[in-house]
Formats: sequence, structure tokens, C-alpha cells
Amino acid sequence: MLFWENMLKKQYRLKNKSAFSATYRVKKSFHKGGITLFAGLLKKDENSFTKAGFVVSKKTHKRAVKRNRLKRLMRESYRLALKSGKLYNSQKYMSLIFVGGEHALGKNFHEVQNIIKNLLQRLE
RNA sequence: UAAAGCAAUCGAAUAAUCGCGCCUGAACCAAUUUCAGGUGAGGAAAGUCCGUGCAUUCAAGGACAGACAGCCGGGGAAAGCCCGGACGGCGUGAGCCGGUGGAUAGUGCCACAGAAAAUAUACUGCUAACGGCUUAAUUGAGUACGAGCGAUGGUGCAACGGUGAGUUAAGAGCUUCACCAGCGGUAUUGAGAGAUACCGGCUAGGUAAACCCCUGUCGAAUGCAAGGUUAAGUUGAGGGUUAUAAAGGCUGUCCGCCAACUUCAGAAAAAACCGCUAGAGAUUGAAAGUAAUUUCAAUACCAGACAGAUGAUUAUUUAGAAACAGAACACGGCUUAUGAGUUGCUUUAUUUU
RNA sequence: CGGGAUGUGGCGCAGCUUGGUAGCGCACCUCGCUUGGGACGAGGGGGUCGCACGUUCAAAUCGUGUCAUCCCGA
Repeated sequence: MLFWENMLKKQYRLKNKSAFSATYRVKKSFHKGGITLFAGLLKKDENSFTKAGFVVSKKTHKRAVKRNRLKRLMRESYRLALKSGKLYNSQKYMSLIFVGGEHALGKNFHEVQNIIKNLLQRLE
């Protein structure tokens, strides 16, 4: 389980456009507190990494600083969840996308962390 | 002490734990990965309002359009840029603001009101000095017909210089006078925009952020998702390429120029690398200049991503809780947003000496 | 990153070119008609013209700046 220590380096992130649209096409989503979680297909190869993407749309807020802030909080929450092993069933999927909405913008780190944790628990 | 004005500066700090992009080196090496070290957002990175570099395509050249600038001098690659000055406006003041050529080149517009809104004398009016007429019969009285006048006119942002006197039949810049405004000329002064003084004639409405005129400047289009390289197939190869007309392309239009057609083969999507950061740079010092700025010397190399790196938590401190805000090819400006402070100079008011 | 538009009563739109009165439809209020309601008829109210500064005698209209929204291209 070495890769946990190095999680969210470049190769563990969801990157290209086709992978994003493929994940969206599954239409498996959960919503809580302004954050929406999209999950992709189940893994075919157990050794491949689960890739995660974080999205905050420009329509959510105009200022780049506030969008970046929410993205960083979501990424940090996911990283800490990985580190402590509280991933539940999320690693069965090839890809995960977290989409930040308008209601999640004002929240601090602990609130975001609880939301992410709750979303991960609901994955089957 | 209080309130202001201008200029400069700063754009949270420290520690611990967990993390990220890029570069260099080492280990293992096919790639990955690991370890160590270095480095890692702004004063506005923003808005994209101007101007450049750079790149590609087109362009023989010319004409007309078109765009931009608009007091003077200087700086600058250039700029709706900067500095110094002039003039005008605002403020008790320190200071601040100004797209500031031309209305005598021409055209247009100036609602309502008002006689009239720009060729003033059509209208309302004033005048019996002069001519005429009536009366009386020398002088006088009447009459606005001729003639003279431009003062009077409930307006309006604005009424063809203003106020006051003199002159007159009534009147008037009427050159008769005083002061003021405006125009022209001369002299002095200044590098110039201008300033000051004197003289002259007697007067010219406003609007050019209405069209426009004048002076000056400007190859055009597209923007790093430009554009180039890697592997095959990012189209290529062969023939034709005379004339006229229409459509098309080349710069917005025209002159002008290019090109047109056909045959064969091919045409799914994505990726990596270069461009990509050594520069109209940065910091420090010296010199020239009122300043903008320029020159010289020294020092160091200081983000380069591509779903896109600076974060999270805890503790302490200022102020228990820190503003506005995130590089995406680069640079010079402008504009806008911005918390708590600090420093220097200056002004006004009050109090004390 | 680049380009183009639009902001006017509660809603949807005119008016801007050529500057002087802000208008239309729906909605709202009152009255009439009706047993009552709707429809219809008559009357009425409601607008900082996104915001700020400027030009002008005068600005929704002209100029500059700014804010917001929408669309398009790669």
C-alpha cells in the first residue's frame, strides 16, 4: 500500500477529458451540503489506481481565489481520508469526481471534511 | 491638539505535524519509484481600456475611404503614457481637476415661452427738429403720411457688448467720457504656449463629447488554442492554367493582381515535445537633469503548470476573528478593488507661551 | 484567451438614429355590467431609464469610466 503515502501526485489524479465525460456518463451520483460526488465504473484490474478529480465551475463563483480554496479543501479532505484508511468502498471504482457547488463555498475545512466523509460512506 | 492635502512604504510573522508543481544530483534502473538539496503568485497577477515585442498569412503599386491624436516644451519603443510649464475652473488654504485647434470654410440644430433665436427692423413702440397736410393766420397748436430712431417689449440658458453719465426732437458706442468684457495691431519679454503695456476701430450669440474643416500619425488581418517539430496519411501527386461573363480570394472599396477545372490515392480520435521564459528585466551604487528619464559599474539568475502546483490543522503574537485577490507567451501604461498601520513634507482651525 | 451584444413600471418590450412630452401589451386598484365570478366597458396608480462623472440652457438619448447579465469562436 505504498501509493497511499504518495496519493494525489500527478499520476493518481483524473486527468483527460474523455475520462471525465466517461465518469459523468455513468450517472451514479450522491449529493450533500453543496458537494456532488460522481462515481465511475467498477475496476477491472485490482492493481490500477482509483483516480480522483475535483471541479468547481466558473459559474459557481466568479473569483478564482474562492474556487481554488474550495478545490483545495476538498482535495485535502480526500487525502486525509486516504491516509487514515477511511475510504470504505470507494476504491472499487476507477474514478471519482467531486463537484463543488454554491452552498459549499463559505464552509471551513472541518465542514467540508465531514461532507466528503459522508459521501464516501454512501458508496456501495 | 484636531481636521485636511501630497508623496513614499507595507501587502502578517514564528514554530510543529501532514502534503503539492518544477529543476538539479544520487540510488535502483526499461519506465516508474525513492532519497537529498534548491526554488515556487501580485500590487494590483484583475478589468482587457490603450500601446509594443513575437508568430503566421496576405500585400507590385496607387487612389479614395477609414482609424487615432489635438495648449507649449521635454522624456519614451510606443501609448486614451509620464514629467515640467501655460491658460481656465474648484477650494479659506496646502492643493486638486480639465478630450484645452477652428463657430470669419460651409451645412444643421437652438423645444416651450417670446415681437424676434441669427440676412433683425416684419411687429409693438418713441420723436412734431425737417418736408407734407389741417387749423390759426409771424412765434403757436394738432396730425406719425414722408422721414428719423433702435431706447421701450410679462419671455428665455441665451436678445446683435455691460453699467453710469453727457449729448438729443426722440435716441443710440454716438468714438463724447469713466470703468469693465471681447476683437485686431504694435512694442517689450519668454525656448514656446503665453504675459505685460499702448493704440485702433466699434462688436463678433451658443453648439464641433452635431456633421464637418485644419494640422499630425498609421501596411492589413489574425492572436502562443499564434506557430513549429515528432510517427503514419496533420493532404499529396500528375495534367490543365487561352478569352469573356458571373460567383470566390487578396485590405474596407475601386483600379489592379491571384485563382478557377480535372484524374488518382487518402482523410477515426487522441498524444508528446518545442515555442516557454536572460528580460525595452531585477537589486545596489555613482553621475547628468527641476523632474520624467538617461548613462555607467557591480551583483545574482528569481514560477513555468496543462483537470492546471503555494494548501490543511494546531499553538503563540500584532488586532481572540487579516482586506482586495491567483501567473498561463512576455513587457510598458491606464482604470478599478483593497484591512490594520508606518514615515516624510505641507495647509487650516483652536489653545498655550 | 479572443470577439459581440443587452440593462427602461411586477413581467415582456418600444422610444435613443435626429437631445426638450418616458409610451405599449399583460398584470394591479376603483367603478359599471352580472344573482356571483370571468369576459367586456370606463377611469386610475406605479418607472433613481443599471451606477458614477462629464458635454449641453437641457441627457433614457451624446462622451468616458464602471457594475451586472447573456451569447459566440477556438
